[in-house]
Amino acid sequence: MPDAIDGVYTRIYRCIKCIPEGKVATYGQIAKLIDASGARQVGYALSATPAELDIPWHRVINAKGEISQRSDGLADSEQYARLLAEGVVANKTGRISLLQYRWQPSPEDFLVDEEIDDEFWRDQPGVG
DNA sequence: CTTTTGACGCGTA
DNA sequence: CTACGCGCCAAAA
Repeated sequence: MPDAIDGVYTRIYRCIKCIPEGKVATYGQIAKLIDASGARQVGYALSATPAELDIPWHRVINAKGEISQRSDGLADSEQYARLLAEGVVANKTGRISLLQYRWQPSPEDFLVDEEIDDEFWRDQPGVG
């Protein structure tokens, strides 16, 4: 249990909080949005997600449109159940269509190479 | 200080 | 479609 939530993980958590209901994002997408070191770091952050933070972790899937399996094996059904409740449905192949459900955070106003300023976060719901 | 541990992405064959 | 390799790094022990 981490008693302090600081550093890169905080940015990851903030970014995931911005994912709207009914949309999903990939690990690599989150990583690029916040200029993290890579998609892995996003996964590592999610593995250490504190329960007290209300983070929609279920909206983060891998680049294949599938739900990544956790070490304890708990959340694969849990995650998909949460997505179903938001209207995110997998196709025949058991994968989620990224073309249909991928979250696109105003690509015109958002520059990946620059730091995320407060303006970006101010426009997003659920971010304090 | 060092070592271990991971919810990944992408190119290539 | 599968398999493999490499890149990448924070946090906890």
